[in-house]
Amino acid sequence: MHDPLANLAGYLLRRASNAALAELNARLAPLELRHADVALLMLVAAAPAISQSQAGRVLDIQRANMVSFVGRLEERSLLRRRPLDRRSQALELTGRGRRLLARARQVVAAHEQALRGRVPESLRPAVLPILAALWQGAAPQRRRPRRSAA
Amino acid sequence: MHDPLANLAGYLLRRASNAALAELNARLAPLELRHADVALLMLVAAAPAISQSQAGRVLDIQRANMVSFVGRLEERSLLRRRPLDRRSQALELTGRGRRLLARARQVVAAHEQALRGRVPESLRPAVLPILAALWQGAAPQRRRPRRSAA
DNA sequence: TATTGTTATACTCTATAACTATA
DNA sequence: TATAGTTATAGAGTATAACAATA
Repeated sequence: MHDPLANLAGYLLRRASNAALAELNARLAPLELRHADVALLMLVAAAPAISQSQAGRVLDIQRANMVSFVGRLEERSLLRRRPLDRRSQALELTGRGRRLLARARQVVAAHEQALRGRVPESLRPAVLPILAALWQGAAPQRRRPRRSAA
Repeated sequence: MHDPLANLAGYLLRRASNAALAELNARLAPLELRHADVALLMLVAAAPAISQSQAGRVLDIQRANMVSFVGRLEERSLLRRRPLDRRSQALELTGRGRRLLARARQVVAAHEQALRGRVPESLRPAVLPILAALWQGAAPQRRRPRRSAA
C-alpha cells in the first residue's frame, strides 16, 4: 500500500536512516563490526588520545555506556586504553585496529557511494548540507521521557 | 571538538534522525504519545480497517511486536480491534483516538515546520525528494545480523 | 566542586522461534 | 500451504543513579 506518512520529513528521515544503518551493518558484518564500532574507531583515528568521556560526548553516547562499548573493542585488541592522568583514559588504536579500520573505511566508502547513487544527480550537492542543517539546527536534547501507563 | 564524521551522509542521517526523533518525542510527551504511536494512528486514520499485520508491514514493525504495541493503544481507548474475518483484526480509531490524533497532528506539523526552518531556503525543495530517494532506493533488508564475540 | 570511569539497573525497541487457528 | 495473531524470549541500545578516585 502507499504509505500515507511519506510526505513527512521526520518520518522519511527515520526510515532512510534505519534503512541505511541496516544496510551498513550488513556490509560490515564480515568484519564483525557494527556502525557504532566504526564510528568510534574513526573518531579515535582522527583524534588520537581522545579520552573515553570526550569520545562519548562527540558520539552522543553516555559515559556509562562507553565502558562496555570500549571494553568490547579493547578485548578484540582493536583499541587500547592508556592512562592520561590518574583519572582519564586515552583511547588509541592498536595495529590490528588500524588495519581493520582501513578495511572498514572501504566498506563505508562503498556504502556512501551507494547512498549518493540513490539521489538524482541534480540533488546530490544538497545532500550533506541538508542533513548537516537538520542535525546541527536541532536543540540540544534532554533525555528521553519515560513512557507512562496512561 | 569538530566531529570528523560530519562529512559522511550515513552518519549525518543517523544523527539528524536521532535528534529529530528525540525532539518530536519531547513535543509529544504532553499527549503521552511517542512518535511510533502517532505513526500508527495516522496510518489507521488514512487506511481505515487496515489489518494489524498490514499496518506492521507498512511501518516495518514485526507482527510479534505489533501485539503489545496495538494492545497498549487499545487499552488507552485510542483504537479498537474489530474482527475482519476469524483471523484478521481490523484496526480503527475510537472517537478519543481521533481527538488525540488531531492534537498530535498539530504537534507533528509544528515539528515539521521546525525541521524545514533549519534548512536554508534554497535547499528546502530538495529535502523530501532526497529523503525519499535515500529510503526508497534502499535494498529490502534482511534482519539484523547478530554480534558475535570475536 | 566538577569530572572520570565504573557498576548496577531498567526500559524501549527489535528480532526470532514456535504455536494455534484460519484463509 | 501460507497467513494472522499471539506468546515467550533474547539481544541491542540507551537511560539514570550512585559511588570512589581524582582534577
